[in-house]
Amino acid sequence: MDRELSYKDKKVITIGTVCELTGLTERQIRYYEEKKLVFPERSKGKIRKYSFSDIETLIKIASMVEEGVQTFEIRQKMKKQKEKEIERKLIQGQINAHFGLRNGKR
Amino acid sequence: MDRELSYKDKKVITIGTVCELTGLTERQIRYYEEKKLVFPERSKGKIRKYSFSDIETLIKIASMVEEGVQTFEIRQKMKKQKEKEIERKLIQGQINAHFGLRNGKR
DNA sequence: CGTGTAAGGAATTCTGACACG
DNA sequence: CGTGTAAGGAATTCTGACACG
Repeated sequence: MDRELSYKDKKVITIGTVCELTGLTERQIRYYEEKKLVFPERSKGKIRKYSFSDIETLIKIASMVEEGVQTFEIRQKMKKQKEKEIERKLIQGQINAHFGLRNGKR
Repeated sequence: MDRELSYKDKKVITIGTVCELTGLTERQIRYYEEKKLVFPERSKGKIRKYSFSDIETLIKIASMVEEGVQTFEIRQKMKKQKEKEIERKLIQGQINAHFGLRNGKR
């Protein structure tokens, strides 16, 4: 159904690698999780696993924090962002339904 | 130049996760490396890092081994496979050059 | 509020080797 | 040949806390 894109959202990267890719410290990354800005999965041993998507999110968060935006506000913005996304998909779904399409991807 | 595809080839996955995704044991994965079938990168501490692309390769290798194909033969096949790929890209490059295109991606 | 750090433990990974077949 | 395993060490990650501001 989505061969290529699945890579982007698969949670397979450990925190050390995320640090390298984002330039952030473990402390920062864990803190942003505490503030509900990122949601890594955990593998048996409680090890955090991130996706490439998470990494992009973290980079955005970091630049906002640098600009002085508080994590609380960032969380609000991300929530709104997500709501818009949902609505967009909903509408797209209705359009597709109208034209008898299944799986409106691509 | 290639935003999406870069994920597939980025070496960021540790061996434990590769085991989960492929169903192979660490022993098998390291052995296939010894036999020059996969080429993980190493992060500072000598930890192996694999890409999603490597994972796909490993799955193919595993099924061939199960069929009784020896790693030596698999290596040969992969080498031929790679040569064909190079030739294909070469030809494509010439075609693109002929039409004045830069970067024949997509 | 956001981040650094030392602390101690648990989980992960590594290498080289012996074993079986 | 391909893979399992026990062995000991090194690197990674985790949590909870104290600190600064």
